[in-house]
Amino acid sequence: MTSTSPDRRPTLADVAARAGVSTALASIVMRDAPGASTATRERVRRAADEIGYRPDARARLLRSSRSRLIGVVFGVQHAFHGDLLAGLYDAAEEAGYELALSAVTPGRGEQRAVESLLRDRCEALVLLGPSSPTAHLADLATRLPVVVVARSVRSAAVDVVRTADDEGMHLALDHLVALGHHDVVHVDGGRAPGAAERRRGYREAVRRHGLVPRVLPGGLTEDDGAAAARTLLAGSLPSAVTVFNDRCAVGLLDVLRLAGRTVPGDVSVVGYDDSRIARLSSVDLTSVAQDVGQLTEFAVRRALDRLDGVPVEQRELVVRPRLVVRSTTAPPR
Amino acid sequence: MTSTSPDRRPTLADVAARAGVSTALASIVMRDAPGASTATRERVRRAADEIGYRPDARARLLRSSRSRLIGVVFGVQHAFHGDLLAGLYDAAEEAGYELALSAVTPGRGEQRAVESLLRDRCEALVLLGPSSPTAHLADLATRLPVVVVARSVRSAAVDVVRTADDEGMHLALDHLVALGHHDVVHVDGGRAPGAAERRRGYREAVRRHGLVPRVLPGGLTEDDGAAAARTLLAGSLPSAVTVFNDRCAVGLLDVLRLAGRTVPGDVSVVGYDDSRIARLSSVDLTSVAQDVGQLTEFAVRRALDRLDGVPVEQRELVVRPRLVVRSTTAPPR
DNA sequence: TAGTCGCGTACAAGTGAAGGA
DNA sequence: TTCCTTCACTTGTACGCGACT
Repeated sequence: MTSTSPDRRPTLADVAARAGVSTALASIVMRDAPGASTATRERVRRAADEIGYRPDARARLLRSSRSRLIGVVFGVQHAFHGDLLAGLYDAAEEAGYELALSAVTPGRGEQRAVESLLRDRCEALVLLGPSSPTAHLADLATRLPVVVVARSVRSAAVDVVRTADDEGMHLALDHLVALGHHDVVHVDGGRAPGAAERRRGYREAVRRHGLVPRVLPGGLTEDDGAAAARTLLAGSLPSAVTVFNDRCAVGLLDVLRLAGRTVPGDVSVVGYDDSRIARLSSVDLTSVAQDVGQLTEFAVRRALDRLDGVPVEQRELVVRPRLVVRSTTAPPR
Repeated sequence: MTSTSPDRRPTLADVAARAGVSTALASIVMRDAPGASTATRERVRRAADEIGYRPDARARLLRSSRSRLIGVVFGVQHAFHGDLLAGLYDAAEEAGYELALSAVTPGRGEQRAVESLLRDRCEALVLLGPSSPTAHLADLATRLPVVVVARSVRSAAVDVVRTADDEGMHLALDHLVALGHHDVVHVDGGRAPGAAERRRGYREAVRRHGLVPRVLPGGLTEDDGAAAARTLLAGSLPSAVTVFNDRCAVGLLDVLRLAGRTVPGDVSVVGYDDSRIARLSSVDLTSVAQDVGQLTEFAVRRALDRLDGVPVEQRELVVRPRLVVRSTTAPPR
């Protein structure tokens, strides 16, 4: 025997032998199915504990046609995905499902991540902010239910659960305009999931208030925000800025402050996501919050509805955002 | 047939039937094993493509005694774990292994995360900065090889791959002293993984330079750093500060700058992790870098060595850090 | 005559060794 | 030797059935 591996991992048969029962009965006990006496249950359980038996998830799932497994593809870079994962675990557990995770990394594309989940026999897939082309997603959806979270997809094949990003921008603009701002620039997220909706929402809201939209290229990282800030400083500084997300907003804040501008004194700033960083006392960023609990709950429920063949009227579930006002917004001076 | 689920997922038998061969031969083709003619391979592959066959990972692993699966427990909150995951995927792939991920969330403890991996028949476990008590880890290690990353564990049972955090602090102090600093405060990480080593390294290095150590309670978040900065501002400001990690350092920087102190003019600051945030142009924080590539490569290699029964001389693999000097450190004035 | 409890055994979807042409 | 098939086997689940109260 090597230093670590005991001869063999104990199986149900070992438990059964030790308890002096058949494997079938041991199986019944292990999964709390009806059909065993209390005394036997006791005995089998003790035997299992003694030899450190753990049911083999694979063998178990192999036999039963349902895996009760939901595959989740997430990006290791995105802090927000971490929050979503937490919510998904809760929602899945509630429904008696497990999660199979597969990460997208710089060296491992979405395709690969999905492939591995398919081999794992997941019943449904939840994709967090996927970047695959719509056709790909639609193709995938012919195999199994696919729920896309935090990105909108123009396809009748996949379900989408997302935040009403346009409404989020409306909230931001309404807030700024109510404070008295007339010159609000939007720092864009480019092709990031949700960026198009936020941009559109910004444009709509600005026009609705009779103002002139002005969109600056940005991105999803602090550096993108920093670059946008430099652009702003080089030209005419608006009285307020809405930013694609919090990370980008933080980079923008940093550069503005280093340049001697005060926030919200000289400029008001609104972020998006209400991420942990926005809540920091030293950042304290006004931000549009996505309802993680609803997003994840809906995503899981929708996946299960599809599996159960429950008729679904609308393919897209849109969760309402809310504005969290903190100290980076104030009336212009 | 319901809207989504086709009658049944295609199996190897379906492929074999369609290609007119035995399942065993189809199996050979699907896993690129020797023993099939090119023509047959072609035919089987086409059949598989046509019916959209995907091998069932569970059945496959059930049959072969080895799962070629490494379980990884990570925290959804830790950005650094994301980097590690990316490295682990690469290292595992290199070795012909797959990763099974299990996340620790606010609602899902380490125990649960580990349990699910055990049921998945992982051959070894890699735990990223685990918080379980040592006894727990040791107990786990009696079942299968356990490699702890980024935390040191006082147990002969588990392997550890970590950065030489004490050396990292030596590098930081050497750098600061070389710049001419004599009064360096350390903002501590409390009970976070690695905090004790960093604190110790700081104390050693300070004494070695004939200076007086001064440790301030801190933590791992920006807020903790902000609080520490306020403490510093309320008392006597040192000429330099070393901080447990970058996040904490950023919080500290923010508060110092908001209070009108310049960095590195009034105070030099050194962070730890060389995280993305440290590299931001607007932060540009001098920081101790952990070598993610080495950490992850070593972690996987060590796990596999254990599995293969390769004799291992030292239980702890310590990776050397390096100091990345940026613009938050300068000679005192 | 019912129930309850427990057993034998046919699977699930693959793999690998032995053997035939 | 090459290519292919047959058959035993992995772990656990589910069904039909018999044996007891």
